[in-house]
Amino acid sequence: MLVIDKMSRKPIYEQLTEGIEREIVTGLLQPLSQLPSIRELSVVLGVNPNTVQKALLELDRMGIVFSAPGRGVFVAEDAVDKIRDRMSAKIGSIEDMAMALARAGIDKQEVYAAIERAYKNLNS
Amino acid sequence: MLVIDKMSRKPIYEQLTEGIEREIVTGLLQPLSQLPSIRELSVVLGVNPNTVQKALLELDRMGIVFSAPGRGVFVAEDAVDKIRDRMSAKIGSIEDMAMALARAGIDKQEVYAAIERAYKNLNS
DNA sequence: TCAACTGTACTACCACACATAGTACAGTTA
DNA sequence: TAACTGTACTATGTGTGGTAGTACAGTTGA
Repeated sequence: MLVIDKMSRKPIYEQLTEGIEREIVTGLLQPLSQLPSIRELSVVLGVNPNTVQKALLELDRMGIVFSAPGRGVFVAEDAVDKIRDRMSAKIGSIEDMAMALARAGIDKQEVYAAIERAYKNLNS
Repeated sequence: MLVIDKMSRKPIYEQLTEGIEREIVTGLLQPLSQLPSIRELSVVLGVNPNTVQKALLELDRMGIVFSAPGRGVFVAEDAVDKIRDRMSAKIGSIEDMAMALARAGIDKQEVYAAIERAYKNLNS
């Protein structure tokens, strides 16, 4: 389930976008399916409706969801592809972090082990 | 050289700590050597002295530098070890990012390639 | 001794991002 | 028509980051 950590240094609206993306990519939210309403989400998650709206607006701009005024918000048909593309672009961040570790003299095997654990955890 | 990007979403004082850590770990700043004074750094980098002080205070707390009031700020003798330890702890972040990529269906080989590039760039 | 440096410690202020609260309005649907 | 939906505001509070300025005490070298 989607959980919000209000103490995190990461903004709530960003936790929301990432959480919804995660639910889409894991199949919990199917393409063309309807999301809970903004007001409902705000109650369930314990955050302000405006904050939820901000997150959904962001996802809308990215083409991951689309909203039908009066009806609701729905998962875009090609949402998974869009998310995958955005994720691919983030590989640069991993490269940057790995470079910092490399400079510090951290053994490459330690990094490989982390990647391995990540891809192993996928099956749980 | 140490460069500050005022447009970055990463705070200046954090760019500073990371930048100084990088110079230490690459040997540009030797253990027990003296750093430029706070006032000098603030002029050279074009940031407020208070911001520089904040960064150095942080590094001091971490035992990476030590300050001698009236004399200056110096690189700790075991600074490199301290930095290495802190870096090791950050492997969890890489693991988290890799897990997000894994969920999105990004091929493991792409991540490995990024790590490989990072460790290869070290030799330049 | 003294001037010129060093770090340290404040206060005050401004800007911005994030989040909340509340209200209002228009479209959709049963 | 009532009860939903998204959308669009204004206003407010809070915390973080950054800047500006001042003051003080320790150190050093001429």
